[in-house]
Amino acid sequence: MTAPPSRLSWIDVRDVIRARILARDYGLGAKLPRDEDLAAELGCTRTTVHRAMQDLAAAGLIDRKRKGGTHVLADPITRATIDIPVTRSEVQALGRTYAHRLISSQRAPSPAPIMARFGAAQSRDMLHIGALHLADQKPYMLEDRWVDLANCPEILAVDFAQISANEWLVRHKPYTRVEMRFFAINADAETATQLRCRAGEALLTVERTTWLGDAPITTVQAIAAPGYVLATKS
Amino acid sequence: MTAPPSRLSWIDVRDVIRARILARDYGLGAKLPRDEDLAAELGCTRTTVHRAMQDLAAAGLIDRKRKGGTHVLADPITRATIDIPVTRSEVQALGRTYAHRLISSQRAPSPAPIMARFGAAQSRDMLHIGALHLADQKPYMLEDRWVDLANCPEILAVDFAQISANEWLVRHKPYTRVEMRFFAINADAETATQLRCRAGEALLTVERTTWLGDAPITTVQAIAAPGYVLATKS
DNA sequence: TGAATGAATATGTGTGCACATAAAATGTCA
DNA sequence: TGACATTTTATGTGCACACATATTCATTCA
Repeated sequence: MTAPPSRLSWIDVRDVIRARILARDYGLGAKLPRDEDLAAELGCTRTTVHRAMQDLAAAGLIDRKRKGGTHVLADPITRATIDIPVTRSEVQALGRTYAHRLISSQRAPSPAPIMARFGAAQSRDMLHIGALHLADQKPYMLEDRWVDLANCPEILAVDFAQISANEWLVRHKPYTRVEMRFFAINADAETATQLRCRAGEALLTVERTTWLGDAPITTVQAIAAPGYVLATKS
Repeated sequence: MTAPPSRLSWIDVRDVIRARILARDYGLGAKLPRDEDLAAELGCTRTTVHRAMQDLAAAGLIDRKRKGGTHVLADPITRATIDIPVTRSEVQALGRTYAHRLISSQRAPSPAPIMARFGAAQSRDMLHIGALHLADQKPYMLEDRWVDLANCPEILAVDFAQISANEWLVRHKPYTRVEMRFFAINADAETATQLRCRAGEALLTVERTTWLGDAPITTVQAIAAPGYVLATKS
């Protein structure tokens, strides 16, 4: 027999509270007891309860407000985490051989739709890069990228035959904020040619935009080859 | 002039360390000083550094191991969080009118591809539900769902004219584990009819599977109408 | 040599305490 | 009555300390 731990861990506390929420002992939208009362009830300190609560809040189960107390979310959400590695790593993790090919690279003022992604209006001096990632010589992902040259002039010196813009940026240009959008598009003629698929084929597309502080760094539209699946981190 | 806080908050500490990582003061894969040493250097307690480190680890910037120490991830990842609300809430949050329509509901043994989602082999007694979510009377999302009847027999008593299976499950049937997959499909004839779009149109699809402990609860394939975009929580 | 053993060590966690802070609740005054 | 100031209160945070636990690393013994 396994003796229960003499002292309650914050994980135990979290699990107790979570179980109560899931069992609707604390119903949707209900207010939970104060941390201190829960601590007294369960026989641990407020610190431990606090810790458990933090975890539940991060998981999107409860909502905490100073003075307002802790409430179960009125309407529940499913929260998932997605990890997006450098494309090279992603391909290699599948046990496939990675390669990439530069399609185009030219300096140009950013058009309005691109600036919209950054939430800005005024056009900026950018580098526009097209590139194809390959897995086992087969098209894997097609990148259409814009890099802000005012905030990342070093990119001009990079040899994209050696390293993809994707990887160079991730390794050399940190960001503090990222926004991503996922959607599906039908392959147009050019995309189909690049990805070697039928025109019209449904392709998962990820749009990723990053900032360093408030300064735009890069935005990329990555179109995956047919069959691509994005999964949540278990 | 704003006097700097006499005491360092864990957020300050986190930002200092993060800045160092981003500036590559601690390069990719590099080992960070022990919490205690950092605490001494920065002038706070180990508790505070620990807290900061936890946050950085959760953000996917560093990797911590007992005795092994703290390392910057060798190859960086972009980690994003996605919140998926009940479809009704999602529609209403867009300021649109929600409705749903039951398409089909029948008891059947689960076929192999469905069991594969649960990571199981043996077929089980399930309820197979087809439903359409509408926004402003227009098709918004098409659901194809399977519910394990051994673990959720109550679903048989639910009137899907009153509440969608999606919402009923979220409100009454908790889960402890969820896995999601995102991909793009071309609308087949039947899907196109239901969603009132062209056959072949690219549609974002979300596959969601939940368990309570090890017990399968439900798995759903939700096909969104054209134009649907899934965005990360800012 | 190589597997088993044991010590060393960095992170993980619990307790107890004090004070900070945001927001709700209450009170005050024109 | 309504705008404003004040108090109250639940969560947020920092500190100091002790002990737990998972690894790594060195040591021992067959």
